[in-house]
Amino acid sequence: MNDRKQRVLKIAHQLFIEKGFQATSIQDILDESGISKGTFYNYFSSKNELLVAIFKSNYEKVQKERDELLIGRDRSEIEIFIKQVELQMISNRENRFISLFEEVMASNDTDLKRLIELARLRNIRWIYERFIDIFGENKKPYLLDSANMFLGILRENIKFYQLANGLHSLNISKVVHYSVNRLIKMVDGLAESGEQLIPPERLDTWFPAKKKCSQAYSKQFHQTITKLKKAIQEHSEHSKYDELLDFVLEELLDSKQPRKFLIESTLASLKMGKALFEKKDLEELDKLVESYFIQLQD
Amino acid sequence: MNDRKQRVLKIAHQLFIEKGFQATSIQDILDESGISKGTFYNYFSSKNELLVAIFKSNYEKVQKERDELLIGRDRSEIEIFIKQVELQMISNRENRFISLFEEVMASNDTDLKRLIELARLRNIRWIYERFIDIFGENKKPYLLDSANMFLGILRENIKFYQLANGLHSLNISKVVHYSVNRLIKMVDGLAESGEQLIPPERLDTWFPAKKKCSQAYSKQFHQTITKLKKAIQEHSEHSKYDELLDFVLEELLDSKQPRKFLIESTLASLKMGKALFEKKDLEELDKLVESYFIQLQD
DNA sequence: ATGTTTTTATACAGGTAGTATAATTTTATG
DNA sequence: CATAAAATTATACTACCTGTATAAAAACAT
Repeated sequence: MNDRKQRVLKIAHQLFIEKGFQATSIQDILDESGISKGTFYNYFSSKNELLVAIFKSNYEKVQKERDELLIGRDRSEIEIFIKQVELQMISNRENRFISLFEEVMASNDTDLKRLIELARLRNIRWIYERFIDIFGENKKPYLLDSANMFLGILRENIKFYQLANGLHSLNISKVVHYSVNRLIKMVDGLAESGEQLIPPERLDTWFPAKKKCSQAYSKQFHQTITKLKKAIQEHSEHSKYDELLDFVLEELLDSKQPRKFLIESTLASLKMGKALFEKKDLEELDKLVESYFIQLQD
Repeated sequence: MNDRKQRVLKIAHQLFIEKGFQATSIQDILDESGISKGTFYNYFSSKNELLVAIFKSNYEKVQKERDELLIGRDRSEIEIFIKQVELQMISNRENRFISLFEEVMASNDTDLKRLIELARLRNIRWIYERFIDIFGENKKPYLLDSANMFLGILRENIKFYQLANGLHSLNISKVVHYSVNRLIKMVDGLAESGEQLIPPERLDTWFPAKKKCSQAYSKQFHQTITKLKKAIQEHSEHSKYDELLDFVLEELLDSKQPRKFLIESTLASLKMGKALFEKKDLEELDKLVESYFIQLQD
């Protein structure tokens, strides 16, 4: 993305944060960024598209930061999960994403609404999978409901806390800890009573690309790649390899048809730095990728 | 309110339900109801004012129905609370209030936003007070937090259930029961750990009219009036007396400066039907009103 | 230096909420 | 019934919005 375009994006985001999405007119953006209307519509096909661009650029950034917190840590440690949630909440607050989301959901742009809805679902799915890490496979039937209710509890607590103590005194860490403590009790209670509202299998209908067998692979990929990342995290060129590893993970798990040759070429690049990695980890990744593609053909 | 005006209100509400608030233009309302623009702005000073009128007329109706469910019942029975919540959820769904609320909160009308926020707070307060009935005074410190989180859980569960099973298959009763079961465990857990996010005293700063001592009275008024209502609920003229009793309750508890003489005159009217009531109940109400006004002067 | 792309300024179309006003109809009242 | 008052209508208008169209100017690339 063009530097100029990026600048417009940033200025528009700032205006949205200050005045809200609807209340910011395109003219405001033109005045503030000093471009003409023609240029604006050359960059973005509509005001909504601009908002999508803002969402996407931040979403990816936060998701990456959040996943990096897991490097070299035990996935079942709840404190890491708490840190990850805090990170997202802080980002939401800084970017005023929650109010912007709400504005969009109240609007009439179907595409935009679907995008937000999808992001919400992906977030629930991510929390659900983290809950499996934390609470164990045997609690699985209750963890999708728990993920959903956890988000509800967290959201209302943040809102209420802000209302009670003023907008700027929000102690995110306190609220997140409190909410997680409610969650833990809730999972216990659900396992006791066996009640279920929405079976986790429903996720498959929303994310058909993420098939059942893929979920097992997903965990193994994460583990292996985390091991590799950990091995090089102190190395001066680690960010280069991080990039390659992130790409492999994303292409494997998030695209409907992972491009096999592309992944193999990336793996080859990784082997350039094989002095840095444990040999067995690289081999493990190789084997995983191979069997993953075989499994995909069925 | 004028019949014609009422008709416009209804048609507009229907359009809002079908198309949403923003997507319904004033022209749509004019076309559908066959009035002219001049008349519209004679009735409502703006589109937002129209929405406020719609909210208010329904809000009062539902609140009344909800309180009537308590007549002749034990306030601590949780099944009554569940019925009350179901009633509100059904009304919200029929009137599409939740999406309309969200649209308003996303808009820039400060007054309208404050109105919705106040309604939300009043709802939380009502739930909090019902929780005191149900869980007992000793759980009080945790019940405001619980009320807030309960609303969050309920809301997310309803949304998620609709998403998973289709919009029209929503089994409200099932979702409410499920959510209430979560709540019960949560209150237990909170009492065990002693954690608190927002102390219930904070309610006093939001509703200064509702002083501490008033809260004790509130309960007593409710109890006595419920007893009176119960005594006449089979009588042919019960609705007339219901009206008088409702008025007394509202004037006492919801207005900042209850009109003493007006209440006394209403009590006198009630005594016209003293054959129907238990004498001691009427006397109890008299005494309560008297001491309430004395207390108000301090 | 020339051709291509980007940017600008400006006018325009079609939509919105709300105002203003004169003419007409309905309603209330003597 | 007649007349005054109030409510309603049709219509034109302001001011704003998003998004399109276009010709001229500027920036860039080969």
